[in-house]
Amino acid sequence: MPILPFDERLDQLLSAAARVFADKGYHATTMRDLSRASGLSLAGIYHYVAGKEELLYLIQHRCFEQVFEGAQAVVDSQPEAVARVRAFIRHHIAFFAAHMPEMKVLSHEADSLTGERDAEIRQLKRRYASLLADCIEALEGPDPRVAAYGLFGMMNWIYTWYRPDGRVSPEALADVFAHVFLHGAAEPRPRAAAANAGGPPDDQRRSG
Amino acid sequence: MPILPFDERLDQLLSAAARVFADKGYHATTMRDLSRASGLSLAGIYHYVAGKEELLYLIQHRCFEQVFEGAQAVVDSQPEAVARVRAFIRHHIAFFAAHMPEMKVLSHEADSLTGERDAEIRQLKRRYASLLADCIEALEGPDPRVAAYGLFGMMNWIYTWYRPDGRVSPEALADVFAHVFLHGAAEPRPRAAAANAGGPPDDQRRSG
DNA sequence: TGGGCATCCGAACGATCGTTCGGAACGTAA
DNA sequence: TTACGTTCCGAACGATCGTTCGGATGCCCA
Repeated sequence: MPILPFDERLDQLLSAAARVFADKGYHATTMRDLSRASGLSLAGIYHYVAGKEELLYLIQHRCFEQVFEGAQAVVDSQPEAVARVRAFIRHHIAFFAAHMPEMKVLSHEADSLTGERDAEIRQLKRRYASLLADCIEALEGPDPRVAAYGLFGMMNWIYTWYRPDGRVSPEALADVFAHVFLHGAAEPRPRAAAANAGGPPDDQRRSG
Repeated sequence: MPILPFDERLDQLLSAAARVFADKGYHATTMRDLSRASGLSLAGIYHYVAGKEELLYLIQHRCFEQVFEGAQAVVDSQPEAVARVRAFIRHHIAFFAAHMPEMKVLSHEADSLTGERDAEIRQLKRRYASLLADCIEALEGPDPRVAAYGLFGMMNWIYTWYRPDGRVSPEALADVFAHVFLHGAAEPRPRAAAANAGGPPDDQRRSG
C-alpha cells in the first residue's frame, strides 16, 4: 500500500482536474496540465482513469449526485411551496459556493461529454430540473418550465462573476436571489439584510 | 471582383464560424470544420482573418456592439425605472433569439480570448453590464450588481435550453422573465398571456 | 500583351495532442 | 528466495492541430 489508498488518490486527481477544467475549460486543458496539477506523471493518470473524458464524467457524475441528494432532502423538509423554492435556492447556492470548480465544470461543460456518458449526465440533469420545476409549479405563477430554467440561469451563471470569499456571502447571495425570484427586484426587501456583510444595515424600504 | 465583395464574404465566414463555434465550442472546432462550413479552403480562410482567435474576436466584437447600441437606444427611450428594465430585458431576449449562434458564443466563450482582444471584449462587457445595473439601481430594490448579474444569468442561460422556433415565442419569454424579475414568480401575472405569442402587446401594471 | 493585385487553394510544416508500451519500484504471500 | 499484483513512470506513437508556403486563376489598367 502506498501513501494513499486508491480511492483517496483518485479523489485528489478528480479535485485537481476539476480545478484545471474550471480554469481553462475542458477542451483547452491537456493531460500534461492535469499531470502537473495532480502530481502524477502523464502515464500515471491512466492507472486511475481510462482517459480524459472519463475524468470529466466522474467529476460531473459525483457532483450531480451530491447536489441532487442534498436538494431532495431540503425540499422534502419543507411543506409549503414558497419555502420549498427558497430552500432549493439556498441549498443550490451554498453547494455551488462550496464546490465552485466542480459546479462550474458541471454548468459550463454540459456539452463536452459524448455517447453514453453524455446521456447519463443529461438524465441526471433532467431529474434535477424537474425537482425544481415541480416546486415552482406549486407557486401557480408563470410557466414552471420557463421559470425554473430562468432560476437555474440566475444561479448557475454565478460561476462567471461570483467569488465566495468576496463581499457577498453565499447566504446573502441566496437570499437576494430568493427574494428576486419569488417577489421581484421592484419590491422592497422586508428586512435589512442587503448583500453586504459588514456595513450599516441599509434599509431597503422605498420612500414613496 | 469575384462573385462577392470582400466584406460580404467575410460576413458569410463569420456567420458560418459562429454557428460552428456555438455548436461544438471554440476549442473543439478545427479550422478544417470552418473550412467545410464556410465553403472556403483551409488556406483560403487566412485570406480573410489572421487566425482562429481573430475569428472569435470579430464575432464577439461585432455582436456586442450591436446589442449594446440597441439596448442603449431602447433604454433611453423610457423615462421610468421599471419600464427601462423591462425594455432592456425585451431587447436583450429579442436580440438573443435573433442571433442565437453569436450570442451563445458571446456567453459561452467569454474566457476563450487572450491578451488585448480579451481585454477589449471584457471592457465592452463591463459597459453593457453597467447599463443594466444603472437601470436596476433606480428600482431601489436589492444590490444592483447582484440583481443585474442574476438577471443576466437568467437571460444568457437560455442558450442552454431555449429554441426560438419552439412553443414559447421570444416576446413571451421576455415577458415572463420581466415579470419574474420585477414582481416575482410567486405573484400571479396580471393578464392571461402565459406563453402564447399572439396576445396583447402589453401587460404592465400589477393587479393590486 | 503584359504587369500587378486580389482571391483562393493543395500540400506540407512543426508542434502538440491523447494515449500506449515496457518496465521499474515496492509490498505481500508462499 | 521467488512470484505476483499494485502503483507509477520515461519515452515514444500515430493522429491531428493551426498555420504557412508557393503558386494558380482571373480581373483591371495601360
